[in-house]
Amino acid sequence: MPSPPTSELPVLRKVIRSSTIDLIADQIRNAIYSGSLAPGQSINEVRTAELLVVSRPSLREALQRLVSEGVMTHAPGRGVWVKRMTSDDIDDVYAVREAIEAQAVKIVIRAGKPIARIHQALAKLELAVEGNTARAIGDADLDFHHSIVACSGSVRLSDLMKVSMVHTRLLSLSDPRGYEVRCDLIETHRELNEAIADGNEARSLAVVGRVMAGAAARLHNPLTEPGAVIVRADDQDKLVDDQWSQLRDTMKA
Amino acid sequence: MPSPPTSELPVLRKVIRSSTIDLIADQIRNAIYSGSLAPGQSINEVRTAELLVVSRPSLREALQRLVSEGVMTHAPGRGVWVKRMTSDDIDDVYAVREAIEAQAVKIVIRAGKPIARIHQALAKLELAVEGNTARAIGDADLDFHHSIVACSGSVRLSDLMKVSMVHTRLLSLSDPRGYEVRCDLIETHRELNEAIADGNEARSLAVVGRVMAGAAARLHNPLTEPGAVIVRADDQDKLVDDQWSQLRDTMKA
DNA sequence: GGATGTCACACTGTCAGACAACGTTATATG
DNA sequence: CATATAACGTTGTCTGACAGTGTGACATCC
Repeated sequence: MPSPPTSELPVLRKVIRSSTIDLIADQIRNAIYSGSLAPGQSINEVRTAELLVVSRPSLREALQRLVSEGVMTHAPGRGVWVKRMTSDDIDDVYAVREAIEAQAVKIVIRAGKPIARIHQALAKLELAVEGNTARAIGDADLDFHHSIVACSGSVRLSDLMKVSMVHTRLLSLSDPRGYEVRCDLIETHRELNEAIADGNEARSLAVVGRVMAGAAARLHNPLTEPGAVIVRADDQDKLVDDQWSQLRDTMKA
Repeated sequence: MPSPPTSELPVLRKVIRSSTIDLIADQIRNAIYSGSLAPGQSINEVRTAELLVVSRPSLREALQRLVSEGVMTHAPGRGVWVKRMTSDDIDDVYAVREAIEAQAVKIVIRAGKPIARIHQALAKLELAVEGNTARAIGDADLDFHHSIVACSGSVRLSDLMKVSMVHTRLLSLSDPRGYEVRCDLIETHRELNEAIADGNEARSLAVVGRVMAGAAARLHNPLTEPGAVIVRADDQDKLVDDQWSQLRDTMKA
């Protein structure tokens, strides 16, 4: 639908055709993020290609993108599979996330960037926590963190954050104990939101550090933590997006 | 040659065969880093493939890696070319670098990691500055920064640093005024080295911030800065590595 | 029985060739 | 001179092919 008429001439925005490879990579990345493609799951090139209705070369090009994002692993002769995270990866991923988010917070505060988007993300997170569905909470959590980085206005930080989100998700999904989320995360997030709104850099950075350390600790040692309300994702958390579940079945064979 | 006998049994290290795509990507990345492939230079797939003696599909797969690293740009129908940085990219790249290096510094200091490698890198930098060759100084500069991140022990931070190094180099090479380096950078680097050795986190972070801000400012406005000793890279700075210069000629045609 | 060897199958790695769609440049046309 | 047209070079994508490699089942051997 056309936007309402204004006094200005309609602004023509640059047309961006995304390449097929982008689209393929997005599909697979989404499938991973949503859990349809589990860590360790290997990609059968022929079957996957015909499932996506692209040729094998196109698929392979897309897979290379994901490999360099660190979302998939490649070994010559054995092909490509969804990266399976180990405990070694936990601190590493969160070190990167702290780097990104701390820097984003600094930029947002020092440059006085608008932060409406962060508030919105927090609101959605609060809503998700009500819903009590692990996956939804996880999504909203990561979206909240991404909103901070997005507000910084740095495209590179934002891009890095996007892949770090997938990495984070892979950490959870690689955990043999299953995907789980702590409900009390909402308090820290409120605090972070508040600290940013106050322009309190030191406090914001401290909270970021605390959030990261907490998340890493929880993954290292999830159940011994006292007083943590835990929402565990069970099978009722539906992951059925389109053909991908069927793809997973096909690939099991 | 077999290593000298020790009291221990010889340790068998995992064999890592790097894939062809890795090798191709490395070649091109190096060519860019060394300046043989200039920003804006487009890649002719057929010619480049036969120069590297690989097939077009293999080359294309490797190019996708570089695209997702942000080192090359892709537009459907127009192929792939070396990313040309603009002034908008300057702050963005340095924001990422500050994020990475600040985090690395924190880890190094807090975990008390060994920092011999940083000292070595500093020594090499001092040597390079003597030599007064812009490219050598630039290399040593970036190596010094990378050494810090390497000491952190985080593979992800280190990987990110590697691509940020190429980005940084691309910033310089994209500058129409030509590649140049300030000689007085050595003092700040000594200071950083010292602050890290002292385990002084606050000071280290401050220096990192200052270095980044300074570098960005210099790129924004290189010649108006007073009192700066400048080494300008001229044609005597040889960039001739193997076939790549010839490749560049071929691609001009 | 556990380790080792053998074989067949499935898949990846890599390539050549092909062709349509697209971009770009040179040329013609009004 | 601006605009259409034609010609050429390149990319995007696909098919088909085949050798090299990984994998699992099965046979064998101490």
